[in-house]
Amino acid sequence: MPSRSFIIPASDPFSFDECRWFLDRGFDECMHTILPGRVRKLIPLPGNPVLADLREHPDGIEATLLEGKDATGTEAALRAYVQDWLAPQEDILPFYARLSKVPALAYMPAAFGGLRLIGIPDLFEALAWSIIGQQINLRFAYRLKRRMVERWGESYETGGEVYHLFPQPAVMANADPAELRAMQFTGRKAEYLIGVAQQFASGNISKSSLLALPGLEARRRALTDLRGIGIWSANYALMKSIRDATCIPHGDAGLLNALLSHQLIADKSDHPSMEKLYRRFKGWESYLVAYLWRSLAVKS
DNA sequence: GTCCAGGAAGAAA
DNA sequence: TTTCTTCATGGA
Repeated sequence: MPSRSFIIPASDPFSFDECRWFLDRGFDECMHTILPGRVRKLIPLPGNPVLADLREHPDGIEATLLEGKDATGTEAALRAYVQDWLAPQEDILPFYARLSKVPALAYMPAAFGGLRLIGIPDLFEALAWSIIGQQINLRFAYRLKRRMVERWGESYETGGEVYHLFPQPAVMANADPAELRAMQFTGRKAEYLIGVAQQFASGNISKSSLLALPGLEARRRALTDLRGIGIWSANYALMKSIRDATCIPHGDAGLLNALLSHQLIADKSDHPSMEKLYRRFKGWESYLVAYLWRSLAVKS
C-alpha cells in the first residue's frame, strides 16, 4: 500500500515532542511505539485498524498511514481519533494564563510548553488501566498491562515491530481469572477487570451511553456503580477518556506528591488549600492534574 | 526490614 | 458516616 501523509493542524502552543515524551516517560508502554521524533500506533478505527506514524510538523502533526485500509472516511476518522487522543487543536492559552498567576506553577508554560492532556479514547481501556494501576507503582502496572494486552489483544506485526490493540471487552469477559492471577494480577483485580468487561460486552455500559447521560454526577455514578471502579478510577476515566475538563482524581498518590513538592498544600489532608487551588483552575482542573503529573517526571 | 505505589470493597466502629 | 482491614507485589 502506498503510504499517504496529511497534516493535522495544532493551535499554538503545541509541542509534539512534549506529548511524545509523555507518551513514553521511560515506561514499558505496549499501546504505542516511541521512535526518535515520532510515535507509531495501531489505531482502532471502527472496523478498520490502521497503523499510523505521527511526527512533528510546523503546522501541527504529520500523520502517515503505514498499514491498513485507506478507505473513504479513513482520514477523517484518523483525524478525529488523534484529536481525541492528543487534542492538538485545543486552545490551552486560557490554562497558561491561570498557571502564570500561581507563583509555584508559573514556570510550567515554559518548562512543559505545548503539552496536551494525553487521552485514552477507549473507555474500556481507560477503566481497565485505572484498575490495573490501583495501589501499585506505575512500572509494575505497565508490566501487568503488557501481559494482558499480549495475551488477549489483537496484534499486528510489521517491520520487525509488533503493534497491539487493547483487548476487546467481549474477549476479556471470557478470560480465566486464574490466568490473570498467574500474571500477578491480584484476585480482586482479575474479578474487577472481567466484571467491567462483561458490563461492556453485555451493552450495559458504553462510551456513547455514558456521554448520553446528563451531567457529570450521573456519569460519575454510572462508573462507580461498576465493581472495582471507585471515585478515583471514575474521575480518571472521565478525565482521560471523556476529556472532562473539570474532573480531578482526588487522592491520587502522584497528584498529592506533586501538590506537596510545589508547596501548594501543607500535607496530604490539606483539603482547603486544594479546593482553593482548584477554584483558580475552574474548567481546567484536568489540565492542572496533567501538568502536575508531568512535573513528577524529570525529563532526561 | 520498612514504607509507599496514579485504590477499592467489605467489615467494623 | 467514618475508619479499619485486606488484597498482593515491586521498587526505593
